[in-house]
Amino acid sequence: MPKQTNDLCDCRLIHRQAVEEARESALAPNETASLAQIFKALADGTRLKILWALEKQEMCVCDLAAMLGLTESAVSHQLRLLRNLQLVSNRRNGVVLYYRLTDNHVSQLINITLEHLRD
Amino acid sequence: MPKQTNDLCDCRLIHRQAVEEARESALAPNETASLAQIFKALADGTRLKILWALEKQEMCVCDLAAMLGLTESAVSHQLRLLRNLQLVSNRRNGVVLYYRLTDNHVSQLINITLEHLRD
DNA sequence: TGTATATTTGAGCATATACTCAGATAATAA
DNA sequence: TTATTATCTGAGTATATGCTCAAATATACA
Repeated sequence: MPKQTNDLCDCRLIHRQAVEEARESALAPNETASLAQIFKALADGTRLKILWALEKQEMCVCDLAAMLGLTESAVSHQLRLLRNLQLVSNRRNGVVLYYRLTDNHVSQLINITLEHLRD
Repeated sequence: MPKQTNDLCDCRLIHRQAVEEARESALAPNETASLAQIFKALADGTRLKILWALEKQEMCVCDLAAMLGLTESAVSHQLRLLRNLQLVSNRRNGVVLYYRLTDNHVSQLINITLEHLRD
């Protein structure tokens, strides 16, 4: 988390108007934080692999662990993070929890980024 | 970066077919890494504020620093990161460098995520 | 040339985070 | 109930990263 100094700064100011306009249309602090949280969730190889797999079909924790070659504990930690941000949801069938993507926003984000990489 | 164990794992395997399908359609390792890099770039409040401001108008380093209340050094470090991923570009006018978004992918990513947050 | 300004860069530090390990829950079956 | 299986959780550790500070570039102008 970046440190915030006070509102008035002692920096050089070349284009005062541009700065004021940027400040007026700036994101609200809580919006910035929420956005960063979502992107942080996508900013990890393991979680990306999980999300990409769940886009195709629902899967349980131990299958994801087998697919990734990681412990179920590691996968469970990551799923909790994704669940807290409502990026994935689950349904229980006996002792088994099946995870799926909550909506298609994640797919959109990944696909747009793949597009960006192919320029 | 997650540690990779060998391909065959000793995990329980409830749905062998699901695991095999997921492995077949998995992202290539370099794709996963590149995707994570881009999302990592968006996973920080300071960089999000910079990108959001540049979506509206091009700005120079010291204006961005003034807007954010950060040192020009801090902003420059972040701009280098964004530049390396081709998320921002710049043009020089004398000693002043004006930064802008390279394309509209970033705007799309932010807007889709804002949509997700408003559910 | 020499000076000034805008930006960049490298090193160092403090915080965040992805994993492992050990143990705790939750649902099922004997 | 007790045992078993699937999943979750908390703590600890090693690595990654965002900032500051000091110093280096790069362009413009006298």
